Amino acid sequence: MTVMMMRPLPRPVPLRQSVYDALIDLIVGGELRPGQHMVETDLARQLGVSRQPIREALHRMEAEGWVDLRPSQGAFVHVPTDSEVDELLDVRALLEAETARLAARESSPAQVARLREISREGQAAAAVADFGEAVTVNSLFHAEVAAIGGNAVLAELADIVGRRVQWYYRLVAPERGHGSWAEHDELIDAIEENDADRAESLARKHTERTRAAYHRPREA
Amino acid sequence: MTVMMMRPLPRPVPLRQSVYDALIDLIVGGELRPGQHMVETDLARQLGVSRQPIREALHRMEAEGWVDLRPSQGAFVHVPTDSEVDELLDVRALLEAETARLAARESSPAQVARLREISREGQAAAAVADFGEAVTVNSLFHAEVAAIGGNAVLAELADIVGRRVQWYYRLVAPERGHGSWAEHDELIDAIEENDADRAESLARKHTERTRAAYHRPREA
DNA sequence: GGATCGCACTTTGCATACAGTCGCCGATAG
DNA sequence: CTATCGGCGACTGTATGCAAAGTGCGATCC
Repeated sequence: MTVMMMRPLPRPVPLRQSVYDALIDLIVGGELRPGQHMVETDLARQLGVSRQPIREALHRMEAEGWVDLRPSQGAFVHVPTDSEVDELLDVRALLEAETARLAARESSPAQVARLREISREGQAAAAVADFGEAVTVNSLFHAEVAAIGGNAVLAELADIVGRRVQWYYRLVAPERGHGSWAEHDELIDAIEENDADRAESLARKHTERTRAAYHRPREA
Repeated sequence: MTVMMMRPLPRPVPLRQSVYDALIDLIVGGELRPGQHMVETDLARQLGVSRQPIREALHRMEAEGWVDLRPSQGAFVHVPTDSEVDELLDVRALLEAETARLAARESSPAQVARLREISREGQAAAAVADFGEAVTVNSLFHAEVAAIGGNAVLAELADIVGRRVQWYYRLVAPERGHGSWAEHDELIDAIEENDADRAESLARKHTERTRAAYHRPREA
């Protein structure tokens, strides 16, 4: 066989992975509410699998902060406290700022073009009020910025934290798709001009704006 | 029953937790080398449990970057690449810097006293070349600094990242207990004086020193 | 002799079974 | 009527069983 460029074959996705994705969707989508008891048997029946993959997904979800596992009591959807939300937002500000900074230092024109394309898709989704799609594209945007930065460890952490922020945000503002694409475009500009300081500053402002939006309803 | 202050009872520790701890020790201690195939049945037999708790521990370890789980092939001890080590060190610098900064802003005299006590223990352990104890105390020190900062989310992330750094470091310098307690004392001084900027700077320098130590042997 | 195919063994992935624990609810005594 | 105790039901924690996927080795053909 001659040596040639091939992409690795798509291997069969383990059930636990599908279960993990499904459960996250249920939580982010609001079907599973904070504090709710997640009974393994019920989940298994509803998803049409055995308890085993359910348990494996739950354990991973615990490590990432989605559920709390009380010994011999099972899994409960994590209940975010106000202070925890603030702490998480601080962490996200930190990670996103560094992410943006690195992206600004490393960006190539092709990568910037890709960001602009994603931004267009996001604006399109927001225009037709397709909130689910908007969230997906938003995650994609941040993932792409992180990828440009070139630090995979940082990118993974930012992704995990970002998704939890996304969830907490939707808990208090279910209707909004979290699409502040004007801010994203500013960030792209800074990245294009390799202005690391401005990119970092914009990323911080972006998270602070999320914080303000989060606290607004409760202060009313 | 009258209402009074009680700490929650220590519930029975699930086997998976003990297995998790044991496996981490095996990896950090070097008994399990990077790339090595971890066969569930073997581990189960050696630890005297069934495969189930083993699997659950392995899944959590994958989420935290200790092992790679290849579908239908099993768990392999993660093989850190040079670039990944650098990335991880960047992340640690980021997290520890913020941790130190927060601690400097929040510190009380009692907390500072606790830090000094830990530092003394660490120096004592280093003096008698008790490397295992030194590593434990070192983790305790960083955990305490993080706790003073008051951001639990950040503290947990810093802990996970810190332990992986610890592991990578020992891979190239098995003999050293990683005890640069003079630097720690400087950091304590900065925290005591509530000098956030200096605390942050010292934390960064500390990580950079780890990086230098990591790269030294291979450059020789 | 070298490459290829096929088979057997190993190991995982998922399902099921069993036992221990916890919490709830009703019964009972004060 | 309230508080406590005991039993019952439900759920988790752990173990085992079974089928499928993968890997490596040896036989076979060129």
